[in-house]
Amino acid sequence: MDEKYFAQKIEQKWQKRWAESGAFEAEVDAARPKFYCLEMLPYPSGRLHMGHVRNYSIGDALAWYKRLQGFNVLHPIGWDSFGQPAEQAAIKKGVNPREWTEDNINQMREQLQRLGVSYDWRREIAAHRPEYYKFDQWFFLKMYEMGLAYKKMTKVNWCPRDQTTLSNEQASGGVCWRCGSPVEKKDLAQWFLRITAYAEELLGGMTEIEAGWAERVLTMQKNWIGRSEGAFVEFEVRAANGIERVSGETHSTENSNAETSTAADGSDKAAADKIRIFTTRIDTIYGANAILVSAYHPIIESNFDNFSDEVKAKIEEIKIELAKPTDYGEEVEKDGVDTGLKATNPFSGEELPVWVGNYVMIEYGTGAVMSVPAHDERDFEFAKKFNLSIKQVISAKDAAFKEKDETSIALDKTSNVFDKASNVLDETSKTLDKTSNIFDKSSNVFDKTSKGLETTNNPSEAFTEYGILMNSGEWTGKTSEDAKREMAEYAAKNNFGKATVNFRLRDWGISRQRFWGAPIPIIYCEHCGTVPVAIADLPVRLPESAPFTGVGESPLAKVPEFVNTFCPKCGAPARRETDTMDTFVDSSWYYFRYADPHNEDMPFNPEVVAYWLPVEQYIGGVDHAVMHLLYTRFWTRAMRDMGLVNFDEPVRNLLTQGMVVGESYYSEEKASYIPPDEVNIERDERGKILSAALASDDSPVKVAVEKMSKSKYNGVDPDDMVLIYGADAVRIFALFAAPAENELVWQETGIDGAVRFLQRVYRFVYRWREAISGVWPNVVTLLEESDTSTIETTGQARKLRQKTHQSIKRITDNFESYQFNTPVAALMELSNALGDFKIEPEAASGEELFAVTEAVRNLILMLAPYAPHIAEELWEVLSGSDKGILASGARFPTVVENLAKADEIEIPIQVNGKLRSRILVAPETAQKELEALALSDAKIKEHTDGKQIVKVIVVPNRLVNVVVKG
RNA sequence: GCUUGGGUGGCGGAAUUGGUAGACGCACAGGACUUAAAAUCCUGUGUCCGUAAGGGCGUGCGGGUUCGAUUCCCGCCCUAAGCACCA
Repeated sequence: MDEKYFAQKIEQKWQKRWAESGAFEAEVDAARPKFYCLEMLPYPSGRLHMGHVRNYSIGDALAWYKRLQGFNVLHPIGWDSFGQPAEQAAIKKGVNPREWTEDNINQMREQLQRLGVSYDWRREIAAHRPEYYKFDQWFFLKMYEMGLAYKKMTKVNWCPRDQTTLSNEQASGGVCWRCGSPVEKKDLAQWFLRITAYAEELLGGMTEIEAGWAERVLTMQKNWIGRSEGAFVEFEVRAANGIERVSGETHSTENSNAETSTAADGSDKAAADKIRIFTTRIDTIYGANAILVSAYHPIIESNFDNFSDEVKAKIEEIKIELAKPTDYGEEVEKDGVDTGLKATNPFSGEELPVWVGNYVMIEYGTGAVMSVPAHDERDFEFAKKFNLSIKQVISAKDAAFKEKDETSIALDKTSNVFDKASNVLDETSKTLDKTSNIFDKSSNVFDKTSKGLETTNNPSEAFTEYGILMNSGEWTGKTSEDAKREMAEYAAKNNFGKATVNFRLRDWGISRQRFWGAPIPIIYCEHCGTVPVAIADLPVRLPESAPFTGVGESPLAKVPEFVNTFCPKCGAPARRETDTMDTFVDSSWYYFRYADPHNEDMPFNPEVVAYWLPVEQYIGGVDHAVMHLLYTRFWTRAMRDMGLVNFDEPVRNLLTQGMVVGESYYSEEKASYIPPDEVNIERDERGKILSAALASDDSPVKVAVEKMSKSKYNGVDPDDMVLIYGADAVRIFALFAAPAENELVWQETGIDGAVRFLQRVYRFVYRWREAISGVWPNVVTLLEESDTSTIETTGQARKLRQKTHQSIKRITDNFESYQFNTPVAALMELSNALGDFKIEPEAASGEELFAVTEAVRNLILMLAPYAPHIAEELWEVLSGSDKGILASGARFPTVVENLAKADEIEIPIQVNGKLRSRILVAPETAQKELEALALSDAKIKEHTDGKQIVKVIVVPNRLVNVVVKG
């Protein structure tokens, strides 16, 4: 043991030893409880960034903790190695994507190993390797068989000049990111996975995991799935005078979500004689003044030739405007055109004009809506703009509340009364709260209702609440709720509509016209049509290389050896599908593969997965809250339906870590970010920034805290940090500086604190090493095998033991509730307590040496999840064993409750809720005694003198509050 | 606009879920050691008044409930993230 702490030396030593001994390798062991600790797999960009370090530090702390608790811990890592950057590198630099990717993986693996994360490296996987993507294809074929994978026409962003599809990001601003040509929408056949078939289940399954997932993630998923209950209604269409109507096939009235979306997006030649709309407010249908359809609605396409030139031009204009992406927050002005077509309201028999509306989305519902301006804000705006009629059909719920003002005030008072009541009655408070909420809500409704009542022929705004139907034929007088139900039933009975549930969720388009992905295993034969590749023929391998121009269709289409094949059915020459799969496919099931990573016949052995899965703890960024985490929940259900797994929810607990951010400096004058060493910062004596200016010309600079990035000069390279401070210090800082969910501000001075802490621990152990190692075997035996709470200790030895056991309690509690920052504080406190132990090792009495040894041993064990290298090293120094903490079978310490208890506790005494004095008493001092002590306290007497003591509140072991009057 | 978080010292953050607000760390100030610096150690550090003892104020703002509120209730303000004309 060196006198000084050299992080590099210790860390390399233990990384080597762990690897040699297979310390973190786990196998199925039915006799032990298992724990699956999973971190999101990284994209192999080549360099680790701080976000990774944070992610893996959290995961590793948990893995270590659980291992020390005796769990059989699965802690794997792999590479999300398919995707755009490799292909970009190929296009730009002409490198081979495979080599580029493998190089990056090698670099990053080394960086991870330098961090000393406790992975079972035998289980490493990489999505781009045939032995992995073979099973992407395997799953695709299974889903194809089950009807979960299908191909359909869809609109994509298309650059007419480069002849290529563009992602939404690449079509930003409505122009191609490469050549600047205006982007077109093009129909292209794409492969989809039918995630919508599980929409209801994905929503319902949330109750199973809500305890373990952050609420915001579940809410985001809920919104994304976007379930809404309503009805569809069909309107018969006929041509206006002088326009010939073109009829298509009759639209099926059988409703399924997939069906509606198919009809809406134009893949079927949909009916031209009926328009199907979706509404959540069928009760307002008598107020419809028009039918609005999307510019892409099939009825527009099939009748287009018969429209007047003016209408045609307007529709084209709307399409162009729609193609332009809009910024968040930007409100697009309502626009539209009357097509001249007419539709009949099946309820009222009224004839309504059919308009194209720019705010009707082809992607949602049926691509057509009924416009009810009196009761929908958007329709209201539209009607105002084009001077369309506005007819009110819903009125206030209860005419008795017409005199709104008094009523709602009265109700507000009532709700306040209820609030008071709820506070008084703890038990019933919940029920009462609800009641008061209802009152609050109703008072709101009444407020709005008043506006509804004023409404006549020319309302000033839309009334969107529920109410009582008016001007609605036989339905007049019914409540909205009743009318919704009954009108949907009526529509169903008469075959022009039905109650239905609509989802915002779309099927998952997985086709990518790219090279660096898993080829979709499909063959097109002139005679047999679309033919799946036989499972025995998997994998469909990517060719070594392809012409990477970044222009035109998929590079795979330009590789004849890949494209040309033979039909598996009839043997005739055929062509392969040249689309590859979305990389989210790889990440939807990778952590199942970790359980059985080398299986050649199956994605995994279901029995092995039944042992390791589900994942106990998943850790990653919130940015995956919807896409990845929704896809993988879908994938699990699909696997369940394949008979591979027997559960629905793959992840029990999800921790979404915050971003790592750094201070950045922006000069408005230069309109650019400035590197830190070119900025002068003036701080006040406390360190608060007073001003920041450019070093060169003294012009002002804006200081901000933003996500780390190279262009902002506010990033740090974790590898450099590890080199300078050591992996243990970097990891401690990453965990200590902020709660895992929060943003983490990276501050170089902060990491100094972590280093200082480790050095203090190291120095202490160095000073005491001889004394402790002399008694180590005896003390450890004692601690492990007998009840040490009976050992009498006094003075500072007793105090230290108390601190030790309080720390164990706190740290264990914190780990169990997934708090990773507060245990570090507790470890520091324990280390400070050791520092306060003012005695030389040689002079220590038996009980003092015992107390110190106990404290140091437990400190090392509890430090291991944060700083495993130094923990191992110190353990070795003191125990004399070179096997390390884990190999020697060490366990996380357990608290001895009566040692954690203080001999004396401080009880605050308040007068009227203000702290006035404190007394020291034995724990569990009786209530009466506490009261007497408090009242006789000199300081308290000062404050109560000449006043009437109304009552004394005594909370044993907590506080005393004396209430006085006058 | 909707949804969900969050607002505590100069900063990151603690606070057993109604019971001593500011643990721990950073930064800063003073001191010790040193020829000097670094490192280390000690002391102080919410704010205002006061030499001090002590006292006033203080967890975004305004109310409320309570002996007692950072914590519960009502109403605002600010802020972050996600979604966004979803019919």
